[in-house]
Amino acid sequence: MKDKNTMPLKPTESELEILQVLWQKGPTTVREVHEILKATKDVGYTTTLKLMQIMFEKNLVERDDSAKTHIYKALANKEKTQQHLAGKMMNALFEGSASQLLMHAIGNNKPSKSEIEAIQKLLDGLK
Amino acid sequence: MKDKNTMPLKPTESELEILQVLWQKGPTTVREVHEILKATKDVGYTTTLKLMQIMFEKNLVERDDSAKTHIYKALANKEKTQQHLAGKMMNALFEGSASQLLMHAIGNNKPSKSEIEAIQKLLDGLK
DNA sequence: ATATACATACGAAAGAACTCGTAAATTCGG
DNA sequence: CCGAATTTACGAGTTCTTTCGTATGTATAT
Repeated sequence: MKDKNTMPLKPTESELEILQVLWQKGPTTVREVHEILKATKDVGYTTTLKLMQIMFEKNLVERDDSAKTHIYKALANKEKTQQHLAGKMMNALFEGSASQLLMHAIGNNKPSKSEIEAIQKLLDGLK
Repeated sequence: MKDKNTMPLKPTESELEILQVLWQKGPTTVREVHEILKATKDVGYTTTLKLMQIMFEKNLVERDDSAKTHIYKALANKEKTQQHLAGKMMNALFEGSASQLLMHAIGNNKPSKSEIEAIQKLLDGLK
């Protein structure tokens, strides 16, 4: 009983940007997503629309088109996608060294005290 | 006195694969890089060659063409590239949460004891 | 010198990702 | 109801990435 069609993964760069908005805001309209993207990027409305339509075809998102203005919702599982990318980075760039990855990740902005404690707790659990 | 041309960054997917080989093995030939890629990917020799030539034009690598068989060497700074990608992931996917990133990164293969200790040492330094 | 083997150069095409214009449908204020 | 505004649909172009075939050069062994 295989399921070949409903497991997304491997969003492109732009798709990832859109997913991030959807993950953060929950189900939203193209317009809203676009407004947010526009703050960073210089891009036209129909471009965002088209992208999201493609994502729909790819099953990266689902949508409610019962109303005129469609509502999009991320389908790509956030955790899975994160894990996929993080794991890939680990192996590809850091030869499996979690400490190296962490070091680079926090290179710029150091984590808060509570962040540090969270990590330590995590490590204790592993030992 | 700006330097607009010599700071690479933003290798493509395939370019990153090649960089990884170069980082790992140090200066090498196209043939060697290709043999390694071939183990994973199905790709022709001239494809790898072309890619590396393009990378040369982009200043991602340098090469010694004094001999017939050219020797390529990564120019893209490993640390910078890593930092760039790790930082991007942090912000993009994990909302700046280092612990989340770490959690996902080690989701599959847990780190060794010494790895854990290395991380803990790192955290102590931060506190 | 010639054949063989392996290198590079390069053009061109296939593919993927992104972009946007235009048209058609729908909604809403007046 | 009419027109302006907003939305989706969709085709088609552009650019970037990846692919490889073919030509050509060069070293080497016999």
